Amino acid sequence: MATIYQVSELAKVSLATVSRVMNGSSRVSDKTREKVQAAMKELGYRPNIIAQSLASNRSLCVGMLVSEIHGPFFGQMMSGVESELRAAGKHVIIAAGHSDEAKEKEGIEFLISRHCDAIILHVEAVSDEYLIELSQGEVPIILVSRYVEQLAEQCISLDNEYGGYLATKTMIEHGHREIAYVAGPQTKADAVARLKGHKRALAEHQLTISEDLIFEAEFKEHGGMLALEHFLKLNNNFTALVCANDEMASGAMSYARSHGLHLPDDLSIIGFDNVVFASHLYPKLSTIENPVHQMGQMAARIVLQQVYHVQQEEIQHQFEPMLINRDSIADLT
Amino acid sequence: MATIYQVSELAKVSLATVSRVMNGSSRVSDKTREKVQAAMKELGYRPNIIAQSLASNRSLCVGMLVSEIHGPFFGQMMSGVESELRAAGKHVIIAAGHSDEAKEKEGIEFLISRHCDAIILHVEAVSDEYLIELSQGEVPIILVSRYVEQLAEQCISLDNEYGGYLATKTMIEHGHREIAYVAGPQTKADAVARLKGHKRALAEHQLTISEDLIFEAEFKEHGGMLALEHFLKLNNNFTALVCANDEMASGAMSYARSHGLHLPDDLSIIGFDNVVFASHLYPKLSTIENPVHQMGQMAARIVLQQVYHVQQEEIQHQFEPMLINRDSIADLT
DNA sequence: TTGTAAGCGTTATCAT
DNA sequence: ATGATAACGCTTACAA
Repeated sequence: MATIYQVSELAKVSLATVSRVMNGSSRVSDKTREKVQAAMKELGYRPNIIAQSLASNRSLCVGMLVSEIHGPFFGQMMSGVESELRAAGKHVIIAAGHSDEAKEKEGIEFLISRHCDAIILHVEAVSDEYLIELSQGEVPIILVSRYVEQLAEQCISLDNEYGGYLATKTMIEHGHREIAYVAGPQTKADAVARLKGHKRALAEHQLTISEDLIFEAEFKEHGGMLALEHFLKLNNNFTALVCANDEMASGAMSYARSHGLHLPDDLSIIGFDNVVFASHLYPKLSTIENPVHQMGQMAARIVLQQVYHVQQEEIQHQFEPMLINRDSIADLT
Repeated sequence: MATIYQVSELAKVSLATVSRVMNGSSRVSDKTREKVQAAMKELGYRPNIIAQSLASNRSLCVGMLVSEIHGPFFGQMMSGVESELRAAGKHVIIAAGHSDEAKEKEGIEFLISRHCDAIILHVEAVSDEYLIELSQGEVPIILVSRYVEQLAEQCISLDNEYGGYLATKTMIEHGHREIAYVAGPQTKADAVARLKGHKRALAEHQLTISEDLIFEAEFKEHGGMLALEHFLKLNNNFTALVCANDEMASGAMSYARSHGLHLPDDLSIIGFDNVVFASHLYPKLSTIENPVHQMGQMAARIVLQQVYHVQQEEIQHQFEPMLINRDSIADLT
């Protein structure tokens, strides 16, 4: 592999000059630039990124920590980050945090030890205080799908409250009045906000908020099954079920079917996130789109802007959920 | 950040000695080792991985190219690679190839330019010749889910022929005799092998192989729909449909239902891959497990063994598919 | 067993 | 505009 030194010899200039034409920073006369470029081409010169990193103290790489590397949600996010960053010549190192505080911290440490120029984080277990302290450190962090007030400029989040509102409002507009709600763990900010939106939609339409029609469960298939079992036992005459995510919705659908309910005629269901399998379900699940891919892209752009000083057009910190209407809601009007 | 130099000062030894205790390679007396370790702890010393890379000409990182970063299939694979490698202190750089020859090559170039110590590849568009040539180069490559004879030691693959055989044999054992088969694009080796297995199962059970019961389509939902439409038009009395992957199976299920077929009573369906959403479908899809996660892990182990010389127990190059029996096959016996 | 010193391939600060 | 030259933080012969 040719080095900068060999290029400088062939072009009969100094190392410094070659470095200059590479970075395009300082001014170099057109003649010398051409000489150098010719020499580079002739030698098939490719800069050694590691040497660059050592000398410049920038690794040209950004770390990304997600809860799980598999899973539709994170896939979309990583995909958004990677495409944007690679187009800019940076590379991304991935690590998993497994929604566990110790593992998340360990993952972050790992990424820092790799000298990432920035770290994009999707963390669930770690506290706001930890993140604030982390942000004081050397390496810039960007938070995806999480809002920490003191770190607003570093956050990209979804308006979960509006999403929850939208889901329930959709049911109401389809003529539903008795609406059961499967909430996610109220320890998670997203879950809390979505539930809040649900209640706002109810209130806005003068519907009473009954605690008997709210059930808290894990963001998993099983959670949806438990919830529907619970509601069915209470024997409320609900016609619609709003689920705080698609997995729960899928679980509820299985459970409903195995208990003789015809979907969507006997029960309308809506999910949240619009993960890939939502459209594979039967009936195809109506849901609230969570634009994770775009949020990943935006995280990458913020890094480009803030860390690499590449001007970006329209940085957006908050994203709006959107209704995806498929076949799981019966129209009662 | 403390450097090796400061550690050496504090411990009153030379740089070289500090380096030695870090790498644990050459012999160092217990006393000095302890002195050095104490100094490292006191200074909170963390080696600079970039400097290590430059000096040792190893980056301690491995590249991974997948077709798409999202998608259940690749998620599982990356997840397997990451967990195994991080446990060994290496990090992984991801890149997407988008099943396009130019983009795959570009991705590989990118990874090479990043000085990866090895590259794990899931490529679809690039030719065997290209891969063979690539393998002559500086950086070792591992191929996942692809078999190239000349590169056998670098390949990890699934016995797709057996998988196809297993799928059809399962249908036969459930009493089906008229079995339609939706094949993947016969330009892809996996698709060819799976179809071959299907035919073998038929032959072994003295069933005739009718070309009217074979349809080639894209590995997508839509492909499954087209296939079923085709078969239905021909009006064969088939009772079972074997699909070369789960997405096709999902499409076929949608189509079947929208044409009044009751599943699985009117039509039994089996898929291939066992992606996440297979268990979310209705009826839950019986399918052939494709152990991508394990294959990813194994790829990582091969790298650990061949590149980093960390002894691994049982390296396995070929994986066996397995039947996952759920609810989409009716028993005719 | 330990130390000395020459790289590794750049960037960046000075001069010129 | 260009050139010397000192970092950057570590590994690794080679010596001692």
